[in-house]
Amino acid sequence: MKKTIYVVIGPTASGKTDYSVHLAKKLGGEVISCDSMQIYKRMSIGTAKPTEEEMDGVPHHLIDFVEPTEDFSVNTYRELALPLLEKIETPVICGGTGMWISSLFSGFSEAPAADSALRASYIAMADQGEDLFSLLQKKDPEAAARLHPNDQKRIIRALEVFDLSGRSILDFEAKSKEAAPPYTPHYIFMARSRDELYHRIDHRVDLMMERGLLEEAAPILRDIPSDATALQGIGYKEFRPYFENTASLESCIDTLKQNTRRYAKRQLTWFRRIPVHEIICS
RNA sequence: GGAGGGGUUCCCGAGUGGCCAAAGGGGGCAGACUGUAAAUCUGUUGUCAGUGACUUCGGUGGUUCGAAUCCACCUCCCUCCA
Repeated sequence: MKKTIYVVIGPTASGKTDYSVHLAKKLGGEVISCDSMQIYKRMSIGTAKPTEEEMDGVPHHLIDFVEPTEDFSVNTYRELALPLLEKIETPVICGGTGMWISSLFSGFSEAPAADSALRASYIAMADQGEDLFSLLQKKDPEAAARLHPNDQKRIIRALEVFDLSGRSILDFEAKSKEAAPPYTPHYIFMARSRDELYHRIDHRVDLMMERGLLEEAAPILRDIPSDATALQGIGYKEFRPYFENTASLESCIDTLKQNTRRYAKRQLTWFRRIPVHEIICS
């Protein structure tokens, strides 16, 4: 009998945090965050990490525990989250990162981990005009067939897996499907009209500014290398032009709002294919 | 008041007689997604009917077989001289 786990999903600013806490309290459970940016320390306001007050006494896991300079990936997350799902009697997953959520329930590839040196050498090749896509077509035609020639990141990953293991990335995927963890997700989707969602996003960004997002962002931008994964997060890099005096604060805030909206849209695309069990409209 | 430059599709911005419903970018919308995923990639974007038709390039007239592109007038914006 597989354990059923509540998973609160929805785009950014849809109200997942509040609802997860509410649900965890009701069930006497604990919240496990599934968010690729709230894991980082010192990035709290910009990632809308739940505050002490918002947590309201409910234990939260996998939040605020990674240095922004550190490498972190889906698989690291999975290795930490799976034991928690086992240990905690009633976990409530609060999830915004689609891929990370799926890694918990559908099995995940045992393919070799990323190799930054190898990647760097491929990127260098590409910069010199080498056609990585046709290279992949030679090495692993089936994997290439599934990718768009412009999809450099995935092309490099496929090449990487092939070089490191001598096998196709598709092999690993097929295997992973047979090895799904023993949990059944119960998906709860936070529904909002597009208009409402976009208003909430704008409003939340304004609130972040009031709470000191700029002061939080300054040291992050100063101390963290711009190619760190943490800096992919929305809410920091948008202020770089302001600090470099090439754009007004006003326009940076607009970009931040816009990037957040676009992110929410991509999340919605991801969640659309998840079979939702419950829909919360408020 | 005088001299120039300019008003192009949601925005920016190419286009100077036919190959223009109009490059490119942005944004919007939609899709993808198996170790960087808040990232990355793809498609689409005047209207209607699905190989065609219709409306569009500040406005109004005109030239021409044919105009976003040429001419006249009008209107608005910018720069410079006063």
